[in-house]
Amino acid sequence: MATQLLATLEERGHRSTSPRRAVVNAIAGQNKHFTAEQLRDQLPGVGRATIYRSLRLLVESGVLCRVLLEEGDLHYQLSHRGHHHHLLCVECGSSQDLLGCDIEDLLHTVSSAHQFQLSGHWLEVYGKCHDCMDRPAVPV
Amino acid sequence: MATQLLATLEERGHRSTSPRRAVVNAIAGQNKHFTAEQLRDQLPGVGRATIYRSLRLLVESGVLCRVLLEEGDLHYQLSHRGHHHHLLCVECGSSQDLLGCDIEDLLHTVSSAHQFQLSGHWLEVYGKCHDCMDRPAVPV
DNA sequence: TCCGTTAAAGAGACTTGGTATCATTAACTA
DNA sequence: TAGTTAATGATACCAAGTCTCTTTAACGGA
Repeated sequence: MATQLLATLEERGHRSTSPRRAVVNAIAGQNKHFTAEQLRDQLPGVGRATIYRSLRLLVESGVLCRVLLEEGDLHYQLSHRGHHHHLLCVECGSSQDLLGCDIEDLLHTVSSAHQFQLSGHWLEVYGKCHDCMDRPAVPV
Repeated sequence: MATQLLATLEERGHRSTSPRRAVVNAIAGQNKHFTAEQLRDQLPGVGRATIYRSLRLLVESGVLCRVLLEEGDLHYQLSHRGHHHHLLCVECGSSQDLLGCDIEDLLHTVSSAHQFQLSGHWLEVYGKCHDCMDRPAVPV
């Protein structure tokens, strides 16, 4: 996984440096969405600017995407390339990708009814994943 | 409009103070989504904290809602109460509300296919409004 | 219509999340 | 293996928003 990410960066002409490898490894080991600050805690040896720069690079390369939490916070997570959406579990923070975005058609219909020329959309879906449905709510 | 907003606040037990009236008036005069800072520029006489407090109050009261721009910035705008989405014009910044959220059904189907128990979603739609379709793109 | 209670305001320090600058370091390539 | 240049890290800066605390003023009751 980490190797794949690095390869993507190299394809785009970016050097494989050791701080960058550290960031990419940390990201590859992440099983849910995360923030830049969480990454910073895991990588005390890597400069703050480097972490933000790497994140931006990975987002631009399409291997990392931003997810919007219900409260409006932006997190990051590994991404399928191309257009997709997330099923975000509000209990455990895990997320599943929703490939094949079927809502396009619906949106086109609705938009033209409003004389609106559709160019893009952002959708996040919140709920409980299979594992958390079976489990009683975690006490806070 | 402004009077309605104030009435809503009073119903909820909040006092009608003059800074608050100023904020509410400024919001009522807004024809597109806006940021807290834009409001601040319009209301140099009102303290920063007061503006943020008023915005929060109005969001909690459901008369103001947050909209997410394509780049990830959060803006505010007057809201129909209840669940709805926005058609946001990327040219002029205007927005239309999309009442009757037909995507619910679709999301339910997709979610259960993923063994996911839906609890909410966030959708923003971007494009060009009717007026901007007729107009050539505004040079930046 | 005045008074007391208490919500709200304002000033400004602080926090969070991120960017810009710039001298130094280390990847790559000729 | 040396030179070029991208990348790093330290740090200053910035933007958006919250917290604290003292002062002000709404407004309900006498």
